[in-house]
Amino acid sequence: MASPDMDADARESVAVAVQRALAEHGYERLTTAKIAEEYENSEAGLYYYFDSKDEMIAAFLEHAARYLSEDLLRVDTGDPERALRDACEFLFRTPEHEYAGIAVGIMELLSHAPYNETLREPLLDLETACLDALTDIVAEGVEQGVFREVDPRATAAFLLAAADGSTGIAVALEMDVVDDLQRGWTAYVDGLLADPSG
Amino acid sequence: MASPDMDADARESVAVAVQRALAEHGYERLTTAKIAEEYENSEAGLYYYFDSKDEMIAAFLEHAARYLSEDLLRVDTGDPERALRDACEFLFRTPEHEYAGIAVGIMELLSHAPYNETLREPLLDLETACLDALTDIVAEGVEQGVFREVDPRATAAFLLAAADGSTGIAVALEMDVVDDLQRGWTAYVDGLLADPSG
DNA sequence: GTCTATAGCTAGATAGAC
DNA sequence: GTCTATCTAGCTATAGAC
Repeated sequence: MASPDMDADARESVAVAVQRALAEHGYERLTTAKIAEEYENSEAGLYYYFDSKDEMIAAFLEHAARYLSEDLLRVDTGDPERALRDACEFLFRTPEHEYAGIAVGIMELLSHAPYNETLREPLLDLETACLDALTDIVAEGVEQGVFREVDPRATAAFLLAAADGSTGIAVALEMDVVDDLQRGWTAYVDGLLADPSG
Repeated sequence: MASPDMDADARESVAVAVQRALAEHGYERLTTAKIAEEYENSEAGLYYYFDSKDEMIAAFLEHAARYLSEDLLRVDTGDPERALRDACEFLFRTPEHEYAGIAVGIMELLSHAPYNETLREPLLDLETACLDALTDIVAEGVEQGVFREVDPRATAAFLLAAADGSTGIAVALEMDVVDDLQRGWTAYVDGLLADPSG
């Protein structure tokens, strides 16, 4: 293996192909043929780097986890309130959101986790990354006295659950609740403030 | 058609068969053969009452919507706080809950809604039934002065999203966040009270 | 490393006997 | 109405040429 990086690059481009195919067709209709359509090479070529379809999906999940934790949930420790509102703006996705299709795909995979050993761990890693990032933001806010003395982990878990659920009802189902949800989480974050007049 | 009720009964028992098979295998691995395993008759027999597998699933969703709105989210107008806590106890299911497997199945179907025309409407009806029931409870509480002057629909939408999302986080992944979620929604409901000492 | 071709399987749905 | 048998399509994964 002269260049392990070439393999890593190839696996990365398969992960992106899975992402595109998943956003377009959904997990239940995701086939290796559809992944290959979004890939530069043929369907058989996928199996040079992966032993199974599930491993290709796992590679996508690891890719998504990196994207989420590295780029989108970085804590601005200087301003926990701003950081939490920014995180909510991102996590409570609207159907127009660039990332919306991917979020629905992840949700579909998540709901299939009980029946799929291969995907369970990468999914756990992804959700844990989000939960930890939110917990850090809330904990920092409590420490600085910006937020009330709430339980950071309970607060983060409740917010993450609400965000995940909003993907299902507002994005996947296109239920007319986008404005209601926005008022809902805004009021929730307002209620966390130590000084409500703030 | 001498007896339309017989047809209704047969369709109902298919709905129950779908429910059992869905809880056991998940949507992605749900087959008509597995539905038939939970059904009193053969696989071909399913097609006497339904034209397709999707229609069988739709029948299950209508069955679940009736169950939810008729039996489990009835408003006790005398005690909105109690009604809301009871609804939350049910909606934020723990993995041990009898209904947990069904909730995961519904979540899986929900996330596939963008790609499945047949299932979208029954899913919308189901979620709407939950949202309306929660909205009624909150509105009643505000009217009685038990809750603060919150926006009933925004509050209900936020709670429903959190409950839906908790299914994925807690049940599907079996993450160690069930207790965190419980504290999260309890604190949220506490925060709705007009008289926190209540 | 990447391809075409295809093996091997399983799914949803139907035919036709009873 | 319900059955057994089966058709057809589409899937994952592999074989073997290049």
